Amino acid sequence: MLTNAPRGTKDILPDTVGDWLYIEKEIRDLCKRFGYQEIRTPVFEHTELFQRGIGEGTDVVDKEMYTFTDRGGRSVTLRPENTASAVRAYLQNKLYAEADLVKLFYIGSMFRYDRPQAGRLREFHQFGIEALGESNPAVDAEVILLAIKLLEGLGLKDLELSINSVGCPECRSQYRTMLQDFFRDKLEDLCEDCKSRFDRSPLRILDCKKDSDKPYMADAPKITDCLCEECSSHFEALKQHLAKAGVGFKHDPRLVRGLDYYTKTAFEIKYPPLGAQSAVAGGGRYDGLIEEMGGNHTPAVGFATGLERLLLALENQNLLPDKNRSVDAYVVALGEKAQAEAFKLVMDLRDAGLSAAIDYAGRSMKAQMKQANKLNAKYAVILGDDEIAEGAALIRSMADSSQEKVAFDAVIEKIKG
RNA sequence: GCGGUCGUGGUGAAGUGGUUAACACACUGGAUUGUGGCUCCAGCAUGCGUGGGUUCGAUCCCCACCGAUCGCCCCA
Repeated sequence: MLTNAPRGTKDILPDTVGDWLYIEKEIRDLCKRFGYQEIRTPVFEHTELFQRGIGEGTDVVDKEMYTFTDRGGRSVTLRPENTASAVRAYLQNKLYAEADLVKLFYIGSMFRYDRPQAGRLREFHQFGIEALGESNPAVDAEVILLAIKLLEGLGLKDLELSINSVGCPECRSQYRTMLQDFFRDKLEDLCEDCKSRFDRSPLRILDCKKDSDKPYMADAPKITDCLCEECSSHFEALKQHLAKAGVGFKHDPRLVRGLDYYTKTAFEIKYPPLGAQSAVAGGGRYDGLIEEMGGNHTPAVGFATGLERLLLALENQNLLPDKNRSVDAYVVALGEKAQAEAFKLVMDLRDAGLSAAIDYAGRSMKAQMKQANKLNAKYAVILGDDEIAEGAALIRSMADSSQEKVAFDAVIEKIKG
């Protein structure tokens, strides 16, 4: 249908653009304070970037990407997330040469072919940050804190921060086998989804909603019991930093991220009232990604937040700014001569930095006054033949209905004051 | 990708197998001379997501498609 945007896309209309500008401004202010710099990467990349970066076998890569062949025969993909692109840009532009720790943020459209529902669109917007080049768990804490500060700074309450460690490749693969050993003889008892998870992503069996209350689940090995010395102390240090910063969090040993690149720290911030799509922000450490993409071994952490979900949450708690539009002056013209004069006055007002509106439909005075009222005009400037003859205009204060006659060249001053 | 619910004007919505599709808000115009916000009056869907089918006749029944929504999945 010609008059319908593609499924899963949405127009951001004039009456909500203000909300977007508002949160984008909060984001930029916050990032500035934390020392994160904005980066803008292409909306599409070589398909391989995401296959390698996010990982084949993940849902995002296997069934959610917008991939197509361009006219030059290249396979390209609309970015489903921004971390892989940021890392690519970091390597390509040798940003690592500028500092040991490079801190970036981005705001932009991402694309995932998924079944749309509230809080889940095919084109959606994310804000995210990436801190590249440092393994200190304090950076993990900084990243998490920035996420929390953003959400709390916007006034959100009732957020739930969950953290976990998914280990490094060594301890995770050990854990994987332990889990598979544990579930192997219970496989028949698990739901269909979990049977397919067994090979693909056994960690996910743990947070399956259907199987999670099975009696033996409590006995399943926990990743945090299997972490190697380094991963384990990293996780402990993170928890200490968070505690010291006074942030409430919950250790959820079942928290797993769906993108392959995560190592050690994984976290998620939920706003439960959002229902099925309640994860407002999520992220973690990805110490292996940069190497995987051909760079030197470079530890990194980041997170992303879904702006549509954020907006939903803010709306839910009534935290969006009021949109009280108003104009400084509405110029009411009566008759043709007056209209020419009024048009010029409107332009002069605008040149003077004021907002001014006028009727172009030749409507009655009453109708024009109604418009002035509807537009929330501070003043109505009335111009008729009488006024023009006197070289003056009537200026009516819409709030208190007081009215005075002012000479043409004093109109702008009067409205400014 | 799977399952459930839903789809009436700009918005919120009522409604019925059969002549004029309630109501409210919004919008537009008017209520004697050039003045808004209150009140009153009038106008505003040949159309009930789209396309088929059943029927003498369908907005109301059936099917498909599209879309929204909820849950699953996934994730932000």
